[in-house]
Amino acid sequence: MANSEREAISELTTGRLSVYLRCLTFLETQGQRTVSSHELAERFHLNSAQIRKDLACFGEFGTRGVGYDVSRLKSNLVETLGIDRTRNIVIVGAGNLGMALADYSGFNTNGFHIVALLDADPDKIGRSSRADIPVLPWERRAELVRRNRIEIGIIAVPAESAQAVYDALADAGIQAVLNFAPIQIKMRDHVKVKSVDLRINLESLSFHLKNREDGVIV
Amino acid sequence: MANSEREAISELTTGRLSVYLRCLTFLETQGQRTVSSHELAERFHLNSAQIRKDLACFGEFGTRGVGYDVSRLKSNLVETLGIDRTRNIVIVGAGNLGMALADYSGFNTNGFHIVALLDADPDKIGRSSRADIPVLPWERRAELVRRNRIEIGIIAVPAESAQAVYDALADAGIQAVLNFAPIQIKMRDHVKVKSVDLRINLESLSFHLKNREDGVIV
DNA sequence: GCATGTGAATGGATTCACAGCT
DNA sequence: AGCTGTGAATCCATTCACATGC
Repeated sequence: MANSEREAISELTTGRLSVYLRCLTFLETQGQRTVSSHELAERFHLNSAQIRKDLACFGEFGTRGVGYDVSRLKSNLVETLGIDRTRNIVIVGAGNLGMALADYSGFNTNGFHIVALLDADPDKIGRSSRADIPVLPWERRAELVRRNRIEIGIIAVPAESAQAVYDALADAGIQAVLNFAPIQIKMRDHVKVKSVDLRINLESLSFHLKNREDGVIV
Repeated sequence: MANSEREAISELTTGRLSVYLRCLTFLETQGQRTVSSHELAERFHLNSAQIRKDLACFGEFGTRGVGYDVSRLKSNLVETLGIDRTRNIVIVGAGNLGMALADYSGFNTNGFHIVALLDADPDKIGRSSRADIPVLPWERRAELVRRNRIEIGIIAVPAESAQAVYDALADAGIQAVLNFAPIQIKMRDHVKVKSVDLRINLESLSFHLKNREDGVIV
């Protein structure tokens, strides 16, 4: 079937591609050359049919009777996910969360590069994160995005300002946004948002604890 | 139908309960007394049938012909989610992410309280976050959990140590874990884990950008 | 009349199971 | 023999549409 023409790939599928990529990277560091969907499934608690089906959306990467070549599949996934070149990022909001994200290792390696933080608070301008990512004035966003070919914006401001920040980033030419504010962003046609709501995860754990207390089966 | 006996509530449903709670809290601050599933759906981009179905799992909270009483529904949700009393939390790993999470407002209000951070690095012990949450030695985990009735652990250590930290927390009597390390934790029967993988979200945006470049429809 | 609560219908995603290749 | 790639079967979630009750 392979790819091209059609879009029909769910977010669930692409999320799993990222997981597979992690697994392969690990196997590669272990020096493993080849892996079957079955072995992947066992080692990383996945489902082998699902692995095969997910991969099959993008091409025929395996060899029947053998399995997948670890390095080759890995680079196919890197390409499929579009991280075979570096994408530049700006973080809006130089509070605790923004600063921590700026130095978060997963955000500054293998295809992503955080160029700067932006903040409207004059007291924060001119500082920088521990890893030396500078805090620049919010007003300079358009210039920054243009000059540094920034494609992704991360919103780490309070909920009240999040929508306005999104709109301003979109106007500045940002193409995709990762939102940490606990609010449903009203999306424009060409600027994709993905939201991460950290508190929801805690509440879900709390729900689980509560049910255990009440003697519900699981 | 209501609740009791059976468990059958999906995580998707409980996640939405959290969302509804946010919406209701907002409406309450706006002074609104009553709301219909239809209005909720319109204002917050949800689906009204789904709202009704989700709520119906836990009781009959509405009044036909009228809708839901905002405050009453809100406190029903608070109770359903088990955040009508405070649950204590410890964060393991006093690096950038751990420190930021310790001060993250969503984690220290309305049902959650972060007691301390734990770290194995002697240089970090004795410090505290900006909001004054102390960093204690990893060895004191069991005592800390017992003395402070800590129910939830947050893992903010590198991937290599995450599984060991999970196991140690479980041994110390922790009941639920929120994991930020990019690894699939092997779960024990009685200690629930929820994992948040921040990088996956970026990769998903990258995938989207890549497809746009390649001219795929969306 | 109006909005809830819910069975029935639809739509997706996951899993099964096997044909086909190496 | 072994493992991929995939149609068919199953499972789960969402949406529809209406009977029920205020």
